[in-house]
Amino acid sequence: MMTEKFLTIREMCDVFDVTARTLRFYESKELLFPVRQGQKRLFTKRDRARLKLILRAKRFGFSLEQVRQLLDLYHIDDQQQTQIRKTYEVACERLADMRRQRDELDAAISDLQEQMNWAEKIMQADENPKQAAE
Amino acid sequence: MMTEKFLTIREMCDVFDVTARTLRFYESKELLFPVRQGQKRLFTKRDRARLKLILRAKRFGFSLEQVRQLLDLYHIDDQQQTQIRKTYEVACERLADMRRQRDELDAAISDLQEQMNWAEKIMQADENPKQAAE
DNA sequence: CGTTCAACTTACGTGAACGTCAACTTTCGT
DNA sequence: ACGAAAGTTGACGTTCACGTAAGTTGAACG
Repeated sequence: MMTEKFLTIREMCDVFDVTARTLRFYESKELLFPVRQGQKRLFTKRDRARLKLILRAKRFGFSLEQVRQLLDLYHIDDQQQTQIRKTYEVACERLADMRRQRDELDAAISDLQEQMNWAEKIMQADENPKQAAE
Repeated sequence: MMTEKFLTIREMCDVFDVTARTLRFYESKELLFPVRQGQKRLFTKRDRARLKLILRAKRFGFSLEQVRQLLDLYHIDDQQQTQIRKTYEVACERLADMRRQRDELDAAISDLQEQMNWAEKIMQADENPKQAAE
């Protein structure tokens, strides 16, 4: 039926678990571009995709400004070809950043896992104490 | 010779590329515990390990408070056994968080890579234009 | 012995990312 | 038609993670 091409601000809040303030804030920072019906905002499929990426990127520690640059990579088709190459280079850096970050994250996960294996052993020993006190 | 067991604040700044303010701030938040020689701070090997983890975790979007909890996992041996189990559970959650985050990051990397492959094609077509203008 | 220099404390300032409150309009159900 | 509900625009407040400036102290050097 192709219904609900647009979402109201409240629906967006519910779907993505953010506040209306946040959505308006993101619009003011040019991260989202809801269309207007009168003065009310209506969020398009594109906005939903962008918001998903915003929230994801935020969890990786990106600032909103960095996110904005990232988002620009996803609507290249809207832009003039002239900018593609520059954008492409920015993308390369970001991609490298993310790879580095993933590698570090992998390392951190391994570290923590190891630490927890060790903790498990300690706890086992705690359950079967050689010298049962009290 | 076992020299330089300790680092001064300036040396720490140079090694980790942070400001002295940051180090003092981290101490005030109980993330670091430099020993004192008079009123001067001396950072131990343990502090260096902790700072490394702090900076790493920050890049994953953890708040300093979350980092502090994470750090607690790494000096279990200092603590009373009583706290181990609770700490262990916190660690499990953190670990799960980090795994989820890594998976998302993997997905994001794939997305961006795909987008860039597409961009490459566009740029190729731009270099070999069917209709050479100008 | 004076001063220079690094490190210290105290305290106020700042940018990012929203929260919150007030004061409207618009819309919708009865 | 009208009152509640939902949405809007300012504008100021708040938290986090430091920056920055002002004044102090202690070691070191010529």
